[in-house]
Amino acid sequence: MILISTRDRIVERADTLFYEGGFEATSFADIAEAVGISRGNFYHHFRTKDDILDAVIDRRLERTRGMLEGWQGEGANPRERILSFINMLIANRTKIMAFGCPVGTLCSELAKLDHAAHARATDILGLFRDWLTAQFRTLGAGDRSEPLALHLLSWSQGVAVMAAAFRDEAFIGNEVAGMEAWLVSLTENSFKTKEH
Amino acid sequence: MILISTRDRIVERADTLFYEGGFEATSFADIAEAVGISRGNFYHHFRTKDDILDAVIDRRLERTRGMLEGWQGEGANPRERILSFINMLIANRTKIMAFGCPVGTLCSELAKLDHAAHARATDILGLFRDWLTAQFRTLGAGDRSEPLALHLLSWSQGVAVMAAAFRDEAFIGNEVAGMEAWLVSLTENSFKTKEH
DNA sequence: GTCTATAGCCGGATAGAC
DNA sequence: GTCTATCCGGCTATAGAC
Repeated sequence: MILISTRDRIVERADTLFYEGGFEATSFADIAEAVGISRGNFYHHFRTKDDILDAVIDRRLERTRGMLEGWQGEGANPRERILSFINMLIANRTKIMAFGCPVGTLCSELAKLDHAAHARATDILGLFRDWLTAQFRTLGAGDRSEPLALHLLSWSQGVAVMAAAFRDEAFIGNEVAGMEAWLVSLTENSFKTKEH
Repeated sequence: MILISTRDRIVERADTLFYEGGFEATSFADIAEAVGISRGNFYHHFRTKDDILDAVIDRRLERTRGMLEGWQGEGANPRERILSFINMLIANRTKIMAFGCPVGTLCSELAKLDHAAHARATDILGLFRDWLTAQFRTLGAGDRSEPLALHLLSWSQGVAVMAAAFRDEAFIGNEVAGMEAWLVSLTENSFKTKEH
């Protein structure tokens, strides 16, 4: 039997609720109810709502690192690893069509709230950027590695926003196919051309 | 002297506040203070916060139609008109880096709130989609017109999300250059290839 | 049309018993 | 560690005077 600490359960449920309902709109009562504890007990684990947000971002940073390490081990080459990234859009399409990208939407919300945690939420995107940059560098993209990484990350963010707006699954499929074709064209051209 | 009704001033200020602070986080008091009226007076014009949101979306729909008509008149050809769309990212870059895209972020927020106005907010994106589709069709893109329109709209949404996260102006410039090159490659190939 | 005053609720946060 | 009870403030919304 696995015992999960109340603190961890709070962070786990808060993570989900922040994703599905937004940070601002999620109340202590919502989280307490989801965890199954009283509101008062809450403050034994976290002093403020911002502390929970910090813990949620920590959790996401940790899980993102784990996921990237997993892709690193599974993929035989950088192209396959990048495909693992792209495939996230397909694997998570149902939730993305309902709530968008967990990271992108959090960054957008925290930007508007002018929240101190905005920079740390952006660090999660930074993990993807750096990992993708490393993949493109291994592919031989040289100085273009980071712009290419940012472009693909940006592309996926756009697809997530549009998917949550139009709720169009076929659109996601089209764009993912476009990403894969783009990746093929990059490797075929061996990064000799400047445009994609 | 131009007289603007209190109602219009409420909608105008609410539009700005919803953009810069988010719908949920903006209170009646915030709007009343921005307009310079009392909270009580508010309910003479709008019964609920959702009514204000509806009016704000109406305003955005109207202004978007006006903007698209303007581009239609200014641009000598569809390529130039599409460039007007792309140029929005440059013209509004300061606000986009601070708050993201007004439409994309509103759709994302309303999706999480499971708000009834989500579909109408998406209609604003739909105006861009349909207008861009018409431009690509005039360019001779045929059946690919709508996918191309959705792709460009999606691309711009991704850039807005990333710009608001990383606050990187150079990134916006790179992506806009990429969009322009993509548009050139499309017209040069006269839509004979399937990939971009 | 605009105001003040206020109802009623819910938010985050605290104190203290067990 | 968990609970109940509670405070305070801000929120939406209403009533009614001017």
